[in-house]
Amino acid sequence: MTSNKHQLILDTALELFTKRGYFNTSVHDIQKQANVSIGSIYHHFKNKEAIAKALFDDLADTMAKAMSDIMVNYSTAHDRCREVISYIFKITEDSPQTMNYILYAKHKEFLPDQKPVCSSRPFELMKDMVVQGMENGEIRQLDPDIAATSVFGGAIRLIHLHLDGVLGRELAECLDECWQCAWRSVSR
Amino acid sequence: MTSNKHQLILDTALELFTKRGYFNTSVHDIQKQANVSIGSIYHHFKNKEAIAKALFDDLADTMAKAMSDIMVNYSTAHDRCREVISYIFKITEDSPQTMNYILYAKHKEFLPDQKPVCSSRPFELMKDMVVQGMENGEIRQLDPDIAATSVFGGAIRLIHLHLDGVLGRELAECLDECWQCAWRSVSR
DNA sequence: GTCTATACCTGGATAGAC
DNA sequence: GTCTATCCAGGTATAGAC
Repeated sequence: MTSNKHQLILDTALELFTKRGYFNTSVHDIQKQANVSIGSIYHHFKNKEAIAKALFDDLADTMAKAMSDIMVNYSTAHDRCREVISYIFKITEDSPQTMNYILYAKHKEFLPDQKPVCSSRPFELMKDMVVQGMENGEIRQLDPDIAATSVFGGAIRLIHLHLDGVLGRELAECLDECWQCAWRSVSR
Repeated sequence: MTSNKHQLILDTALELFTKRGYFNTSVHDIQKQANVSIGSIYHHFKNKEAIAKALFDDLADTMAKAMSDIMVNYSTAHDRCREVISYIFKITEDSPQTMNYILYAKHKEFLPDQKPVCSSRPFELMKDMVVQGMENGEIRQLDPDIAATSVFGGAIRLIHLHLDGVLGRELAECLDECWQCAWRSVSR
């Protein structure tokens, strides 16, 4: 089965990239940890950079999909944004590596042609939710970037603390209080 | 003059580290750009990592000093926190490399023994300001981490956008609106 | 498609003259 | 204290057998 190996390599790469960083992970490390040969890796991926890119695209797609679903399943900015924070907290605890890689990695340094994360699909969608909230009167009239960073900045910062291991509590416990602050900052 | 070279090397390293990243910068690159010999670099610093460490300590000290000054010169949490945001916005525009290196770099990857940035002195002081604000009644009773991330999370996120070049406006223009959101999120 | 062996080179670090 | 020349490890990527 070809796609098994493909996925195995990606999973292993994600683990090592987030644990040690892209530059501290050699292709040999991936090979050893995945019990795959170097030749096999280079058969599936053009080079090391291509692994990182495939990984990024995969995870960004997954997140963008989740954001779209939230758009569809909830109708107010209030409910949508709260659900987004709930969702990213959940991913962070369930699969810290995913969040670490998508949110925390300095992709510019190893994916030169990558647009910055904050202008990638999922983050664009998050901003859209806020802008729509301004249009329908739920949210004050503010600069869109300022409104979006006010709503999500605190939560993202908490995620950073969590990923750095300096947050005493579980993220899930923080959801309510964090959300109340976020919403208070922009709601009418 | 010995300390001139020392500082020249640090300045050059900061420029290259923030522009291309630590791992994409070779000691040869620093040497070339600074018009200094390799031998000279290794005379002043034990190794490449030591350059990065000296840089981090320098910048963290400068920032911690600024935070202390703010603590002394302002007496309310409201004024202190606002001044902190004003200050970090200003640094970011005057010397983006400084902010980039202190706030954005993944130090763990090249300074293994470094405590995470968010638990470094300057960030501890920022949290202290918020906690004191809770004690004297300016700020609601909240979990300290949540309160601190709510106050500063939006601003830090805006700085990220700015450093990534995706923020349309100048940071200085955003200060008032950003601060109003931040304060609204936690004030009584 | 998967493996092993290896070529090739970059880059960190040292030696030793001045 | 500063320089040039050089060493050497480790890492990316390829060749070619199976």
